Order: sequence, then C-alpha cells, then structure tokens
Amino acid sequence: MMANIEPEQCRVDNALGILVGKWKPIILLHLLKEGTQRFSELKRSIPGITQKMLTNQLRELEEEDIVERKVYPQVPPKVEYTITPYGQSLRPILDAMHEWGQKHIEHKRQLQEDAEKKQGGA
Amino acid sequence: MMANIEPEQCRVDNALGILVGKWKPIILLHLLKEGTQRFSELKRSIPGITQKMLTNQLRELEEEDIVERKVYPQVPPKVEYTITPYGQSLRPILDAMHEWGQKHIEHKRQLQEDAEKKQGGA
DNA sequence: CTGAATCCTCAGGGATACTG
DNA sequence: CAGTATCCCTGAGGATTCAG
Repeated sequence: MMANIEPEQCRVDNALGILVGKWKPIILLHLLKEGTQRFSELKRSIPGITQKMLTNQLRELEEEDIVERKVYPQVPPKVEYTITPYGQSLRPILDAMHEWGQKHIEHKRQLQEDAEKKQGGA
Repeated sequence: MMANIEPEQCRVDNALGILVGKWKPIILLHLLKEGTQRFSELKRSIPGITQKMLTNQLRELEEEDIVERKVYPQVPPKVEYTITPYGQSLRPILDAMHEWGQKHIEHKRQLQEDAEKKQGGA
C-alpha cells in the first residue's frame, strides 16, 4: 500500500518514542520470546543492564501500555512482566527493523569493501 | 512470517540508530515525498529546524548511504539532497511506524477516557 | 528480590555569529 | 545559499548506596 505520508502530520516520532531507550528493544524481544518474565530473570538475561535502568525502561513501557506489571504481595517480593495484547502490535515493526538492521550491516560492509578496493586500485 | 528474533543477535538497534535523531524522520519523509530537494527547500519545509541541525542530520544520513548529496560548483552554491535507492528500503518501516503511531495516539486517548470514567463513577 | 534515591558524566541539540 | 564554529544547557543513562 505505502501510503504517501504527509510530513506535516507525521506520526513516526510517536512510534519511535516508544522504542527509543537504550534497553527497550532488547527487553521487548525477551518478553516476546519468553513470555512472562520475573524482574530477576530479565536482569540475568540482559548483560550489562543495571537494576535502575531495567526498572526505568519497564516503567516507561508500562506507562504506554506496552507491558503489564504484576506484583505478588509476598516476601521476598515477586514481580512479573508481560507484553500486553496491545504491545504485541509492535512485533511486526520490531521484526521489520531487525531484518533491515541485519541487511544494513551487510550493506555497510559491502560499501566498505568497495571503498578499499578503489583505494588499492588507485 | 514473524521470525522469532533471538534477543542475543538483535539488530533492531542498528536500524533504530538510523532513524533516531530529532529531525531525521521528517527529513526522510520530505525527501520521499518531494524527491530531490535543495538545502533551502528542506529548511523552509521544516519549521523550527536550524541550519546546523539540518546539515548535521543530513550528514549522518549521508554517512549511512540513506541520502545522496550533490554539490553544484557555482555561486551562489546549490546543493541537492536525494534519497538513495538503498534509502528507499526504509520506506515500509517509516510507513509502519507512522501507522502504528497514529493508532497509538488513539489508544492512549481511549485509555485516558476510561480512566476518567472510572474516576467519575467512583 | 525488587526498587527508590543520589550523584555524576557525556552527547544531542539549541542559539548565535561568521564565511566562501 | 550552504555551511562551519562556538558556547551552553538539558536529559539519558551509569555507578553506587540504602530500604522494605
């Protein structure tokens, strides 16, 4: 279909705002793949992330109704995170971006090689 | 198809990196819609953008082979920008994000209304 | 186990002035 | 017309500590 988007009424930024955040895509991918996950499971699955950032990013996603947070009132605490049905609608976009990203890496490598060949030949 | 993306080899960030930038989506939409555009045309079409940022964002897009920069050696200078054939491959993603963004605005409004109704009823 | 609170750094982005 | 240079400010994100 490829609607001719009018730049004046562009909503790309509204979608972009949801995905932007250093850890959001990886968090979403984990939840999409594994389903419901505990806080500690996510933390273990995502090397390098701090507790603060994991909480932070999850809260922002929760705010947008992308993930749901379920607290079990017990000691020690147990908190589970799940992609909402609405959040699932992001999946095609994530898939498309993943695929494009993969291609882009290859494309850049190709450009790089071409440049080097021209260098060597000159 | 919806491939089950492995979070460990996630390439979403690679794609996201191309679109992220305060003015990149709007610039891309203008170039996609209008075709080749001069620097000044883009500047006039995008309210609020400064020369510095327009140059900056265009340079970054050029770096990734998304837009092509053509300089006419004349006085006064004339520089034209065009989406590369490769850059065109971003179009489906921009379309998808635009559509999702539109829906998201409506979704949030709906949530807002529901919340207010609960408020009033309680 | 989950998460809040502090402090700190750095890069994106804005305002402005200058130049070929 | 198109672009560079400079200064400045804000906020995202990291390290660390405390708490229920």
